[in-house]
Amino acid sequence: MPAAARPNTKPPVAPRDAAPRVAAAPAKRRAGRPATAVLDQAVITSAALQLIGKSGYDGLTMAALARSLNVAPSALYNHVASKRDVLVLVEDHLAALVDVSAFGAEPWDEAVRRWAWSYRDVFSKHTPLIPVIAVLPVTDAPQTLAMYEAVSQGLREAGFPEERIISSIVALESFIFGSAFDVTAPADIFDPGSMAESTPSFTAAVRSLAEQGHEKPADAAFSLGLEALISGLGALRR
Amino acid sequence: MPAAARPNTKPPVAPRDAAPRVAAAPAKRRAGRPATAVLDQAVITSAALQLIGKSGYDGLTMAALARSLNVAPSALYNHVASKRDVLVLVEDHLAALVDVSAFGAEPWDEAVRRWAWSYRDVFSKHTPLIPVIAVLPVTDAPQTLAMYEAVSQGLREAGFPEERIISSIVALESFIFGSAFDVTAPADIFDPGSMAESTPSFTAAVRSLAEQGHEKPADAAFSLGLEALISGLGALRR
DNA sequence: ACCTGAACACCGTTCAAGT
DNA sequence: ACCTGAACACCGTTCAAGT
Repeated sequence: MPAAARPNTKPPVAPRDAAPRVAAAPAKRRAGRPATAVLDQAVITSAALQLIGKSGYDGLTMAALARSLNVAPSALYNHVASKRDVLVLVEDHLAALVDVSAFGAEPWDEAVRRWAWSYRDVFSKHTPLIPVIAVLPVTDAPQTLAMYEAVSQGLREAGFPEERIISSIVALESFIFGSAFDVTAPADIFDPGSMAESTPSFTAAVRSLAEQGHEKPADAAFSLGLEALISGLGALRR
Repeated sequence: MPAAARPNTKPPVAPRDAAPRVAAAPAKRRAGRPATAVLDQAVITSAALQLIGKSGYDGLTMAALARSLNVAPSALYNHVASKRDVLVLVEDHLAALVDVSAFGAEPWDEAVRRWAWSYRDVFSKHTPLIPVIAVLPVTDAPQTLAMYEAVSQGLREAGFPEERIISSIVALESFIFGSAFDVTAPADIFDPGSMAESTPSFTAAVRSLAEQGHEKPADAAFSLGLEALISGLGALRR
């Protein structure tokens, strides 16, 4: 009689495969539908977020995601249609973290400022999502849509003409997305190296910024552009 | 005696493998260094550009690139260290197409306008390059650096304070990169669908833009944001 | 120096089989 | 409905061998 078939005997020392448990048990699941589902979109989203935090977007593969959830890769496809779907789930989760609380509570320009900084900071750690968000229908991302609603309402109450609200948001968002990439640039990205002599204006400008800038360059550019946008959009408000 | 081994017999109708030549001959090259090199970076760049034009960035694989050049994939690695290197070559080629001719010939704001529209238009067809450019040291991209030099010089002559030139360029460029993604968005990206009732402000704004906007939405947003940036940056000029 | 060809260690995704 | 396991059609990259 094989050991696995012994009825109700508790093994005194080792589990039934007699292999020493060096770490967390593999906890093999046999084929077939489990009694209660082990996966859903929320569980997949949080595992993806954890994986990204640990291994970055290069480490976010369907195989690694499945491993971290202790399932076969193919099991994921019962809950998402593609890897892109996973990215959409993560994106919408992050959208909920963006701070829109100042809309309706502060003057519109201050509300835009807080929203924009928060939006940039959240997505600068998730730039691989930007190409996805930029073309993502809002219907597929409810939290993202909720963010747009808050901003739209804020701009309307501030007196922005109705037909310019969406364009203003898109313009701000485009600036924010581009700036999120800029945050990840290496510090010496503008070092002209051996080409310095053939690019005197650029080289002098880089040197000047480095000499007296105490802010991070990405923050200085974001602040400058955001204030320019806010004042430019504000001037066109009525 | 097998047909393939017949010595020096010219087959009267078909080539020696007896297969009909339906298209261009495969033109097999045998192993070993060829008499004159078949590849260099310029040839690789132009093949990549042609491939992207025909099959998009999904079609740009090292295998497909090699096939279009009639070499083995591994041959590419004698001229580039990685696929990313190919993308950098393409990026720098495109940077030379961006129009900076108005700097020094037109008022600074008009020069920035032409540069920005041109820059956006070129890269809106090449958005997969944006994550690469955004973090690319300028030393690795001479044409890109030449573009920055032209813009820097234009802004200096316009009276921009030295230490704000780089930040201004970065702010404009961030807006341009984000806007390039926006060009590729589907027309109905903002259709709230079944969520329309829970997002009244946003829905009304989308409707209002659709009703009276004759411009493409991406162009309206780009124009609005660019004019806001130009006037905002101009106000801070001195 | 600069090719070919074989191999490596992966990918995302599909699908039959199982419960 | 929701798992497993095997398989498919790819990837980018490395490296010995050849000239």
